Amino acid sequence: MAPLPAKPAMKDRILETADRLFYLQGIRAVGVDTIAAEIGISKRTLYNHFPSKDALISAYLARRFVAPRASDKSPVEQILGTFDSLERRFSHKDFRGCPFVNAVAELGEDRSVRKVAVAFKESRRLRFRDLLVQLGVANAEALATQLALLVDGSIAQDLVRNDPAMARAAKEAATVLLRNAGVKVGESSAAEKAQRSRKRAT
Amino acid sequence: MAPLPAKPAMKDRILETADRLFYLQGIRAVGVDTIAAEIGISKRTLYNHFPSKDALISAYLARRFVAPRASDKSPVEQILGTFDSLERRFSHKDFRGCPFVNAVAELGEDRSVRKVAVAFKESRRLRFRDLLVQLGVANAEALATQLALLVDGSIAQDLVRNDPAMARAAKEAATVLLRNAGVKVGESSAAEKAQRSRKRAT
DNA sequence: GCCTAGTTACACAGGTCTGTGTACCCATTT
DNA sequence: AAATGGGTACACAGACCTGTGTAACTAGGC
Repeated sequence: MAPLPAKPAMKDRILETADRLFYLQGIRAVGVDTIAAEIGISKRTLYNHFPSKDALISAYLARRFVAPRASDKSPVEQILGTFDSLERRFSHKDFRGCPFVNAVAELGEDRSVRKVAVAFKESRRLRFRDLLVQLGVANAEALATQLALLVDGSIAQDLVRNDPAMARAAKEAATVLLRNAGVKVGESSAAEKAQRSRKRAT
Repeated sequence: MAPLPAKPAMKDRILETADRLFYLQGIRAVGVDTIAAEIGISKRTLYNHFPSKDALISAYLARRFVAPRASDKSPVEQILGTFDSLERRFSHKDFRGCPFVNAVAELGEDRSVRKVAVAFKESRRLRFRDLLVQLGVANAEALATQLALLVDGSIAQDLVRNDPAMARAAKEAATVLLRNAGVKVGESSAAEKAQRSRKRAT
């Protein structure tokens, strides 16, 4: 008996809707009734697929934890491209910060939530670290942490300010940090050029 | 008729308690009953001092918005001292991130909350900018934004990781950015020295 | 035609939340 | 002694929340 092929549509629909509402309005702010009503199903059906709201929350966070796909671009392009991609996401009106940080902020001391949030942050830091190692940077660990700080800083700032320029500011800071670590970075923006000429003049 | 001199104790007690519980457990997670019970007063008394929970939330955020006090230290010490002070706060077990970011995260599209959060973030950025101007840094605006990113990034990272070292990482990144802008920074830590010697070797 | 699995409608239990209404108490002032 | 202001005790309205129980419906596979 092949495991029913086209059947798990409902569970996905529930999860997709929960994801959207949790992320946009907050986890505590969205009730299961609201999710069911949004899809047009009965609350009973929802509870037939997820045993509790907690299970739905866990599935939501697990779904947000997507592993970064491999890329054929150069390590430097991948690192700086992270900030370009952030800027695009900031410009989207539905961007509301990091779902993991938000979940920790509103669910407080919940152990499992914190655990997945830490795992997510660490996975991004490790991706930076690996790229830096490829570039031959000596202290890749410390620099990767600093790049991760810039990512989360720009996300937090955009969450309150709704200003995609925060991603560009982070990218410029990241460029300075990379150059300081001996990485050759091409494609310098006007702002960066101004910064460097200023430095020469000093 | 002098306005009752020693009387506003109760209102302050309510606000102090609300502040503590809101910050530690989240605003939505704490009910007015809980706050009243914690102080040992009746819920009626609480509502005699604040017309609604929303008013209490506003007062909580206003109370957190403390203007930075003047300092006699040098601008560089003030800027880098920000990160030392962050590290101390991270080490305290009751640190739970930035109250404004957390409030925006859990209250979502609330206009007034977003407004005060933006004002707070901007006030810190302007403080950095003024200090950088005192240092004669040319592009103080952009650098101040970058320093603010490091602050918020380390706060977000510590919120999920509970790792005060995030503040030190931010400080090292800030040091690099300052030096890159032509600022003379003394007192270099071991990590920074290593970073510079590595750079020379490249 | 029949069986089964998924879905539905709907009521309800039991809890929490914000906010109000009411009557009383007690201390200080006048 | 009387009045006033602040606090207390307590019930309650009305909303919303999570989660369950139950009986009926419906579509596809046999």
